[in-house]
Parts: sequence; structure tokens; C-alpha cells
Amino acid sequence: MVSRAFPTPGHDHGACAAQALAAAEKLCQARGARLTAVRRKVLSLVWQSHAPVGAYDLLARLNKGGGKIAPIAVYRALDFLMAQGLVHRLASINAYMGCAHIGHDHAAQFLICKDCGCAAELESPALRKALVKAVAGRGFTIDREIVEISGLCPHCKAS
Amino acid sequence: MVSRAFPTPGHDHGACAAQALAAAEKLCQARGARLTAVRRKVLSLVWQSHAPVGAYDLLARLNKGGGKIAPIAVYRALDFLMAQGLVHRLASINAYMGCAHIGHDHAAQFLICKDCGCAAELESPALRKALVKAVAGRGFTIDREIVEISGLCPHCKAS
DNA sequence: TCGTATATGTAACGTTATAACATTTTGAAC
DNA sequence: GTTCAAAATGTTATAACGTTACATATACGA
Repeated sequence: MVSRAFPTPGHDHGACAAQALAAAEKLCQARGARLTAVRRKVLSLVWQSHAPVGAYDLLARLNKGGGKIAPIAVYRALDFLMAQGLVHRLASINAYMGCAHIGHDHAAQFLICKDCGCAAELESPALRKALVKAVAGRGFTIDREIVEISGLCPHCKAS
Repeated sequence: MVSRAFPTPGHDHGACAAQALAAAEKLCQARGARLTAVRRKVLSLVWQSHAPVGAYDLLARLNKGGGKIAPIAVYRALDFLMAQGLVHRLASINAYMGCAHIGHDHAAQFLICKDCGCAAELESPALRKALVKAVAGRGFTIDREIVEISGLCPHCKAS
């Protein structure tokens, strides 16, 4: 399977998130990367839903219960998680989501539902290829690509 | 020609910008859209270079000489210009650039040089088609697409 | 010229992200 | 196990980006 599909409204998200966390744990261990308490907590919060979440939302959730963590701490955790490929940033909505294809580098594309707020990761080789081809011949060297498509997901369209 | 190429370092930018402003003027007149003084000024500032420019940069330039324009005025002007298709917003860098293909709706793609800061508009039908195709079959309805590719432009790569 | 829609002014505020520097924790070498 | 340097976190302040709410002014057709 190439894409993480949009979750059905009633899917078992607990299992979904737990699996992602376990995989992240394993990956970090293998790499000698330190998945510290803050980082693990931020990652778990990111995985609380399939809707990308803002940094200050994460901050508020971290501090729910009287914590005093500063914004910078969240951004640092997110930077680490992005460097490890565990989290993606969606530039068009200033939000972060868990990566569905950890363990290998990939230039992903994102579908963002403007109704329910959920996002799905595409990772289409054909699209990637078309992009590279479109740029080729212009003498431009690609460093990073951002492809974010907003619209209506299947579930929201149906209702 | 499908794309606005990266300008050569010494190109006649005065003529380039003047042409864009004249075309915008004409388009607004034809549509009955009011290209007021503020909007015209913002558009001309946007066209002062081929590097996308931030809203607060525009603001500073507007106020150079003692003006007191507020941020909101710039954003309102930009909103108008974007609605008319005269300006694009680059979400990945929070900046704005003049549109090179005014007068017809288009889903453009952008190449952004991380060295000189210049950006070019691609508007590749093949890429667009690949994107639509990649999304098709997933039941997702496209509303808006953002494709922003950062890297090195030909001129910067050469030097 | 009247009235309404459009545009702009004004002030305050909300949101997103980073800078700069101090302190603590970690893990490996000795 | 002590020491040391690198990595991580804490603390405070601030930069950068964008909007709300409401008042005023201008344009333009009836």
C-alpha cells in the first residue's frame, strides 16, 4: 500500500497510534537517536488524531494539568521528530502530522480535508516522477518539494 | 511559453515590472475591479524583484518616508490582488510574488531558489495532470493545490 | 443627492516561530 | 566512579506573520 488512507470515522485509533509509537521507538533505538520523554510525548500527541495539529495546540495539551513548558520546547521536539522522519509539517496550514511511512526517506504529498481537518499522505512515485520531469530541463536543482492538496475527503464528501 | 523563466541576473526588470503593471491595469478595467492607489502600489512593490516578498517587507516599503499604513491594509491589498489572480502566495515561505500568467485561472507550481531567493512559476499541464491522476481513485475532491519546490536556480548553481 | 456597497483607517490582539544564553542530563573515555 | 564534552532542556524575551472589530471615507448607481 502506497498511501495511508483517510481513516474511517470509527477506526481503532488507539491501535493505530500505538503502532506508530512502537515503530518510532524501534527506529530511534536502531539509529541511536534519543527519543526522550518530551519528544515521545509530543509524538504521541501528534498521533492523537489524523488531523494535523498546530504547535501551540500541542503546547496546550502538554501543559494541561499545570505544566510550564515553553513554545520553544515543542518546536525543538518537532524539529527532532521531523529530522528523524517521524513527523511532517504541513506548510499550508502550519500544522504537524505523524508520518505514515517511517524508516525510509520519501517526498510525500498530502491530502488535507478542509471539512474534518484530517490529512492523508500520498507518496505517489508517478506524481514525484512527473514533478521531477516538469522541472528537468529548466536547470533547476530540487532540494525540497511541498505538495499539499486541500479539498474534501471521501467521508466528508459522502455526508 | 509555459513558465516564467528565472530572470537572468542583469535582465531589464523595469520593463518587466512595467509590463506586468500595465497588464494588471487593463485586466482590472475590463473586469470592473478597482485597482486603487494602495493596491496598485502594493502590486508595484511586489514586482520590484523576482524574489517573493513578505507582507511586512511590503509594509516597511510602503511606510518608508513616514507613512503610517497598518499591516491590515497590506493584507487587504494582497487579498484583492490574489482574488484577481495578480499575485500568488507562497505558503512555504510566507511570501508573495507577482503572477506571470494573469488573465486565466491556473493551478501553478513554483520553483524557489534558496540562494538568491528568486521564484519562478511553472504551470505545467503534465504535472497538473499527474497530480489529478494520483489523487483520483481515492475519492478525494480537489479544491486547492500547493506545489512549491525549493532548490537552486540555474544562475545560482552556475556560480 | 441620496443611499448603499466598497474601500480604507485605527487600534488592539491572536498566532506561529525563533534568538540568546543558562542549566541539566547523558553517555563514553579514562 | 569520576571527568568531560556533547546533547538536551530550561528560561526569558522577542521576532515574524496574520486577523478582529469597529469607525470613517469614498465611489457609484438609482
